[in-house]
Amino acid sequence: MQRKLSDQEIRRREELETLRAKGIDPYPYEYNRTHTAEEILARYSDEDADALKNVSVAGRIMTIRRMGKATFCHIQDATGRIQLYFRKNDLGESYDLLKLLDIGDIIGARGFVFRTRTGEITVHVQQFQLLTKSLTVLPIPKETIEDGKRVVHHPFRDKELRYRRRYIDLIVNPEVREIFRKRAEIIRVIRQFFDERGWLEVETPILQPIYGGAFARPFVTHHNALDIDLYLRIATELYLKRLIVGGYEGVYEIGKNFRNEGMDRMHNPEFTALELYVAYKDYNWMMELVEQLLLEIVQKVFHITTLHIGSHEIDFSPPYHRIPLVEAIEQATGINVLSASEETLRSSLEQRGIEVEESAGKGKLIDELFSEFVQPTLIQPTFIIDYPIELSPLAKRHRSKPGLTERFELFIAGTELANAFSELNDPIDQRQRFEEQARLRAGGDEEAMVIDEDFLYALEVGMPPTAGLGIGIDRLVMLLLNQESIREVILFPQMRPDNPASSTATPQQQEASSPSGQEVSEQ
RNA sequence: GACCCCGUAGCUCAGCAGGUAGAGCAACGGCCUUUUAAGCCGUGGGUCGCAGGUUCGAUCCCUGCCGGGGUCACCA
Repeated sequence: MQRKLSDQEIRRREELETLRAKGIDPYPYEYNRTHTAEEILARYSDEDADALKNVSVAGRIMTIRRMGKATFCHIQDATGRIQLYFRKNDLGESYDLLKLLDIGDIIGARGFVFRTRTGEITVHVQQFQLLTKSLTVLPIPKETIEDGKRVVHHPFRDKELRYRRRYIDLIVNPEVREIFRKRAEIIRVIRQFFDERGWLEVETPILQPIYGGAFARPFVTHHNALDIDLYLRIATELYLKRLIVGGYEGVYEIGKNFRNEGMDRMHNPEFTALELYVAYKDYNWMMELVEQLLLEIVQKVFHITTLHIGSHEIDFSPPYHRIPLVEAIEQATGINVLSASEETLRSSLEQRGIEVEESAGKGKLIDELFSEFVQPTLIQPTFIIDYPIELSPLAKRHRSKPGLTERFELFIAGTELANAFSELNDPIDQRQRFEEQARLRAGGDEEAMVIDEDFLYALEVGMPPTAGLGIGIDRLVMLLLNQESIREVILFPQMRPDNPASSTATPQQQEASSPSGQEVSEQ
């Protein structure tokens, strides 16, 4: 069923029929473009105006100013906007076709480049063609230049509409287009950085019979032919380590993970993660690598080493501070979490007005103290190192500090950006850690890890000493581009389906159409 | 999941101590051959998110629902 059309939409459909009646295909097959808007603006010079006397451009009409027998419009292509000038004298009868064009239509135009009286480089059109008729009204705002700055009047900024109809957001908001270009650049630099070092980019299963590598609830799906439930991966870790066992000495994967949890400005149910594993290295080496990687990203993408993030100037020049987790908490709170009992931690949290669940173990209490009193203070890039063993079931025991692991997390502007460790490769120890997780799971912790026997077998085959790293790409992009919501850096963030019928449907209908609230089955 | 805020024209927003609505841009008609938030004259456009309730009367008050945003919880 077609939705109800507005009068403007009806008029455009009528125009479409008029065009067809005149023998004009409103959706032709191709167009031979010689120049982008950017190229014309860059190459035009008043001294050599003839150099661009026969160009063709194509793009979407963003503004139009009709003045009787002359018309100006701006078209927008992927590189920017260029003004077109149409004159009845030059175009004759085809000039009248302009009447059937609207803002939002895509056209191609051929002509010569000149500079107008007001100084704008413009294509004087000698021939033009409709390339695509637009049947909807785009929320294209008016713009002015004030003191050399672009001022947009009544910009399209309704978040719901922007995310649901990202294509419109991209058309009308150039800064949004720029975010996703920068995102691609950041990822490109990361790939290049790893590839230069000889590490192998791989793809591991998204559909997994046993999910692992992180604490999270998974999405469940079903494979019909095998008649088994499968899980969308929550991490790539356990498969990538199998590849280190297999003899690759450096592997990385950039891809989507899926976690069946709440959504907010820092979380989307599917998000892009980077994981890297390098043989014969430890977490100390990995910290230096992360320093180099971030420096390279900001230098190559932004051409500087200091970025303005929130109200801070963040300096990405290494080395970054390294503070053991226990010390950081002690400095902030005076509590030594290693010597303190679980009861002491609990009561000191409560004294500070922080509520904690009854079931919270020592690990969780430590984490609570950290995220409440330390994390917000970590503005400049800081490695927090040496995490308690109960928080890190896949990390190797610290070589000299009992009860801790060789693990670090990187914080910038109060945000966790990376997580890494000297990977646990002792299969006996790993089995014990999994068994502890199984106990937590049996005790009701739905995010505790599931025992992966095949992964344990791989460790029994033998994994060399290995350093591993995980970085949330969306958060990295958010941070570097100074965006406040993860939805601003994901092209199509998850939204509740926008089904107009659902607001009037009966409860029974809604029940029937909703997915069965399937719970994660115990392994 | 809890709480708070929001939903009015294609877009951005006003408004109504309860009497079914306005502006700018967009659109339509007219004039206008270097304009650029073009200009001037004129015109049309709305189930005021959905469903109930209160009321003589609801866009406005109440309840529920739908959708979004924010905070918290969760996300170790």
